Amino acid sequence: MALAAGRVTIEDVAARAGVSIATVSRVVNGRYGVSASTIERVQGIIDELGYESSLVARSLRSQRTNIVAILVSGIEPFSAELLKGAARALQDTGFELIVYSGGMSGQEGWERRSLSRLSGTLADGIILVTPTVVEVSAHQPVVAVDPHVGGWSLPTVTAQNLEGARAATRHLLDLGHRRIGFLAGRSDLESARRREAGYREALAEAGIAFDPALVRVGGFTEESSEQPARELLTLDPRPTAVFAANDLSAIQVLRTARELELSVPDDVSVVGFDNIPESALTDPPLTTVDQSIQALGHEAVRLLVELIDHPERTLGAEPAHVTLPTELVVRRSTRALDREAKP
Amino acid sequence: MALAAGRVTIEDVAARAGVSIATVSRVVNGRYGVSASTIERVQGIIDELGYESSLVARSLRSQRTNIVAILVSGIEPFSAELLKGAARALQDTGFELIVYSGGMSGQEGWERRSLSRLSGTLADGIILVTPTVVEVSAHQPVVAVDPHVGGWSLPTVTAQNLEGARAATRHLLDLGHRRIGFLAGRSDLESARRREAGYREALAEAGIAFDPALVRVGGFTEESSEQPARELLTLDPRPTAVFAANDLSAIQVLRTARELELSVPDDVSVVGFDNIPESALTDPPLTTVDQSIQALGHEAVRLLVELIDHPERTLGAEPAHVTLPTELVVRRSTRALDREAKP
DNA sequence: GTGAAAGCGCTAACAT
DNA sequence: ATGTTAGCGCTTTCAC
Repeated sequence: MALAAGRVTIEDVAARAGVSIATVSRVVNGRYGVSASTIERVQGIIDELGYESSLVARSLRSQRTNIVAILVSGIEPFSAELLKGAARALQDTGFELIVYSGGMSGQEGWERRSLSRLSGTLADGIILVTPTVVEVSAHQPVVAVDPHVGGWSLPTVTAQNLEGARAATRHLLDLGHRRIGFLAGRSDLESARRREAGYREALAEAGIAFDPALVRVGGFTEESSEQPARELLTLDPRPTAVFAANDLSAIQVLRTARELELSVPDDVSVVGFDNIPESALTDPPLTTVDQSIQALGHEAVRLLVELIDHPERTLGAEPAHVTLPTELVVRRSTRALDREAKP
Repeated sequence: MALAAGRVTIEDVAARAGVSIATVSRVVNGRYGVSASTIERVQGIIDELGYESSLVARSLRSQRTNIVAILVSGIEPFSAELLKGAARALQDTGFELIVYSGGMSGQEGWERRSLSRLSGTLADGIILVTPTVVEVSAHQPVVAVDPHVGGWSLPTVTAQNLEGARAATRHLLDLGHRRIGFLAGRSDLESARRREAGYREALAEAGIAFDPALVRVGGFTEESSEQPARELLTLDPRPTAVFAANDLSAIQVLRTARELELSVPDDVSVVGFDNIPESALTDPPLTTVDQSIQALGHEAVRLLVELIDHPERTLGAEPAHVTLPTELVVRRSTRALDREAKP
C-alpha cells in the first residue's frame, strides 16, 4: 500500500473507483445508502491509496470533528503535566487531541485570539489553560483550567490554592520560621491571588504581621523570578525561609541561593507549589504543595466531554466549578530553624 | 472589543467596513495595493470585532501556515519532554505549534494515517515521534525522532542509544553484578534494538555470555512491562540487577519489586533509560541513562525549520541524521553486590 | 486600489 | 443506490 505521490484526495479515490466523491464520502463516514459491493470496492481503493480524509477540509465543512483542543500559552512543566492527564482521560472517549500553542505566548488575550483562530471548529470543544482573560465569547464548549481572576461564565477547574498555600506557610511556621519571604505569582491569575491569601492567613493565624517588604512578584516563570528572587535573598535581615508561588519560581530561588553561596535548607528554607516532576530533581529536592496537575487535566476533559455530548444537561444551569485538593509534600529544601539563630 | 456573538468571519468585517472580503484579506495579510485609509478603517473594524482569521479555512486555501505539527501517539513522559524542548526551540522562529495525538495510538501505521489527515497542510512541516513505520510518502518537510528500524529516507534525530545502554550495563558490571536481567523495549524501534545491542556488548566485553533466559520484552510502557517484569524478578536464581530499556518499564520493575517484597537496591539493582523527570521521583530515585529528550525535540525543530525555510539546500542531498549524546545518571536504585552474595 | 469569482477538500442537502 | 451541487472561510488570480 501507499505508493501514492503527494496527498491523496477524495477525488483521486472517486476517480479510481469510478464513483462520485459523494459516494466515497459516504463510505468513509459509514453513511447508509451505499451497496455492499460499492462499499467494498471503494474501501479497497482507499486502502490501496492510503487515503485519509483531510482534517482541515472536513472540519471546515462539518460540525462534528471528534477533536478536543487544548490551548496553552507554551509547553512548560505545568502545561505538560496537564496534557498528560488530559490525554489519558481522552483515551476512552473516542476524541482525538490537538494542542495548540500560539506564538503570541505572553501577550494578554492570547487565548481569545487562539480561540478565534480555531473557530470554524477544528475542535468540538476547547480547554483553556491559565487564560489571561475572563470573557471569551465562545460558540462551542469551553472549559478553563486555573483561570483568570473574575466571575467565570465558563466552567472551571482549579486546585485548593488557598488551602495549599496555607499548609505550606504553616509548615514553615511549624519549623520555627518567622521571617518568611513570599515570591508571588502572576497577579492576573486567581490561583496566584489565592496562594498569596493562604500565605497571609497562615501568618495571621500565627499572630505574625504581614510584611510587604518580604514580598516580591515572581510571575511564575524562572526568568521573571530571577531578579525578585535575588532581591528577597539579599534582604537585610534575610528571610530564613521563602515560599514561592509555584515550583518554577522556587527552582529559581534555589538557583539564586546557590549563586549567592547560600545553603538550602541550612541558610534558607524554600517551599514551592505545584509538584511538577522537576521539583524532585532539584538539589536539594524541593518541598512543595502537590496539586496533582494531571487530575486537573483529567477533570477538565471530563467536564468538556460532558458539555459536548450532553449540551442539554447544562444549558440553563450555572457553569460547573470544580476544585481539587492539594497536599503538602515535604522533601529536603526545608528544615527547622536553629533556636540560637532566632532573633 | 469583542462583543461579537459567535465566530466573526472575514465577511462580517468586510460588511462592516464596506469593502470586499478580498480587501480585508489583503489587510490581514499585509499585501500591497490597499490605500492607507482603507487599511486603517479595516484594521479598526478588525480590532473592534476581535476578528482573527480561521486557521482551518486559511490553511485549506493557502500554502504557508507558519505552523509546525508534532505527531505523537500519546502524551506520556517521553513525548511531553520532547514537546518542552520543541516548544522552546520554536519560540524564536515565528512558527506556531500544533501537537496532534490521534486516537489510533497503538496501531501500527498511526503516523501515516495522521500524516494523511493533516495533509492539505495544516502545517508547513511535521515532526514524527517514535513512528512505527519507515516509509512515509510526505509532500512536505518531515523529521522523525527516535524512528523505526530501517533505512531512513527522512531526516532523523536519535540519541546514542547503544553507548548509553553499554554504559548502564557496565555500571552494573562494575558494581559486581553478573546476572543482569534485561527488560527490552519496542522491538520495532531502532532505539530499542540498539539498547539491547549495548547491553550485549557490555556483557561480551566483560566476558559474560549472553543468556536469553534473562531477557523479557517490556514494550516501553508500564502496563506492558508488568508481566515481563514479574517474570524477571521471579526467576530462579533471581537476577541481582535489571536493566530496563526505558524509565517507564524500569519504574514498573520498581513497583513489581515492591509487590514481591524485594528491596531496591538491596535485593536487586535497577537501571532505566531516558531520564524522564519522573525517574527522580521514584523510591528509591532511579539510576538511569540521560538522553536529554528536550534536546532531541530542540534538534528536530532545528532540522525541520531548515527544511521548511531552505528546501533548496537539502534538495538533492542525503537526509540528515543527528545523534545526541547520552550520559549515565547514578541515583540510588543501584548498589554494589555484596561479595558474599556472589556465586 | 478594489471587487468578482474560482477554488482548496470535503459534507450534506437535494436530485434522480 | 448514486450523482450533482452548494457551500464552509479563506486566498488569489483576473478584471476593472
